[in-house]
Amino acid sequence: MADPSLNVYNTLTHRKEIFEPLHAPFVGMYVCGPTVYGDAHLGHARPAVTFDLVFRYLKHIGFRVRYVRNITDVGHLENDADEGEDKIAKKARLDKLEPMEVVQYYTDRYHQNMEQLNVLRPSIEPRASGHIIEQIEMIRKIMQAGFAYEVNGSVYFDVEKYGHSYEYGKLSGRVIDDLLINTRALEGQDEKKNPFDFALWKKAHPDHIMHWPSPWSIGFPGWHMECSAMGTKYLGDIFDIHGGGMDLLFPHHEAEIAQSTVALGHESVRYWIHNNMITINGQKMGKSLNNFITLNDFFSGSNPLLEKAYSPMVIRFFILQAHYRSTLDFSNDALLAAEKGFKRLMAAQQTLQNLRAGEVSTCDIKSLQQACYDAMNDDFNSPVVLAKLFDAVRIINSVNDGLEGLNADDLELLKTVFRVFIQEILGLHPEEGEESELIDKLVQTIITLRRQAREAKDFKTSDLIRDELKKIGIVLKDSREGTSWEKE
RNA sequence: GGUCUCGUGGCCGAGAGGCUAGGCAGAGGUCUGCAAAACCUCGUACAGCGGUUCGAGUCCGCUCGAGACCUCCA
Repeated sequence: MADPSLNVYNTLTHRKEIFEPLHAPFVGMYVCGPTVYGDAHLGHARPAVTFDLVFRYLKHIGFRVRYVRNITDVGHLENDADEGEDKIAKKARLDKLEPMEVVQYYTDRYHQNMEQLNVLRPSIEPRASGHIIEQIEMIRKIMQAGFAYEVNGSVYFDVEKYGHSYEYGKLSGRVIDDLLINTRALEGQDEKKNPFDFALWKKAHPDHIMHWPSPWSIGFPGWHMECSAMGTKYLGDIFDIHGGGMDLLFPHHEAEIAQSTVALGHESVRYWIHNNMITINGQKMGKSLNNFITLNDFFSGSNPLLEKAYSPMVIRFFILQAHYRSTLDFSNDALLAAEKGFKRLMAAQQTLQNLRAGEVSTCDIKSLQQACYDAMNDDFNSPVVLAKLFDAVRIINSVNDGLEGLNADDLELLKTVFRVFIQEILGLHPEEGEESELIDKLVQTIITLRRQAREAKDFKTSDLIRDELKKIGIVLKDSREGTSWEKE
């Protein structure tokens, strides 16, 4: 079993800490989910896969995890300074749809992508629009505490006042004085006392299609409110883990801390975990730079930047090959390499199932297993886990070639290690084989015919069979044990 | 401009004061009728310049370069 001490890098303290849940064996984890106004791109896959890994591992080592990942369907404005149109509302207007039609459409597509990536469903997936009452209630508390002010039906958080009693910027390492100097002067924020104050509630323009009644105006909640309200609603006033992309550190998560601190009298989150960005040509992949590639594009290959289609499992493998706190640079070559590596891993897993145990073991499977746990316990170091698994690949192939040996116990243990780490924890599985049982039988028959040709030294025929099969993407591999086949 | 992060061999990426990361690509070899696969061997990688140290990719300083956040962004 695992080394009990799981170490987690906490953004708040800037160091790795031993993870100790508030109410073991229960763990509460909240992760910022997508704003559903467009298809998910590769960048969206990073936090999804990262926290799926965290979720899976925590469960594996025995915790009972309640994983909350929200859907942002209101309140996320497309412009700066809390001005501009709501992202969902704009998309609805452009497409002549109800906002909730937009939300439903992209939520469904997001779910589909997540399923393709083998990302487990969270325990609860709350929507911002379904928690307006909770958000209003929290805003009311913030106002009662005296840290928010109303102007023309909109409510803003008073960051400067908050800064007198608490430390605004502690998560992102920002200082209010610097913010005062450096926050850009932007249009249309005359309502705010300070440019870095953020909206808790926005009065709706008359033509705004999404709005709800509140004590202050008919309007909608500010973006940061939803996570504070929904996180504490489902996980309690204090919960263990809050995750999200590094780009959400400021101001989103900083605002969350301020809101909770004031509304509840204390902070809510014990461990902040942030995944780094995926870059393309060294630059962050994102909507604003318009350099993003959607997941569906990857799966279909229909993007000029892609040389070919890449399967969801290859994308997942690619993401897991880097540590979640490092940037990960996308390129065709990198993906191609990932694809080859992934196939090698899966092929070895297949080989493992047919391996025969010997009398003695020449390899130390136990320490290999321990190394995998050590890596996971060291802040979810999936690339090191994969490196260890590739060591195992070499062992498997060597045993298969008769160069190494494994006794029955070690063989079982190795199978367990593969099942646990590859399937359960890393969430990798072989590609969905389109080849039916029928096709397999057909190919097996052809292989038999080829074997007969080879035995008769009729290499012309045997090569013809191999070449023709290769043309339709079926590769034959001869070994001492016989001939196997796989799709190219 | 402010705050912060990073710079590892052809590519992607771990690690981290003395102990092989790993994958992909490349070279040579074994096996095989041939090929593929597999296995074995190989490349004097740690941006540059100083410093600390018995010893530095790993710590400190400076220089150069890249990026993130400061505005919506996973």
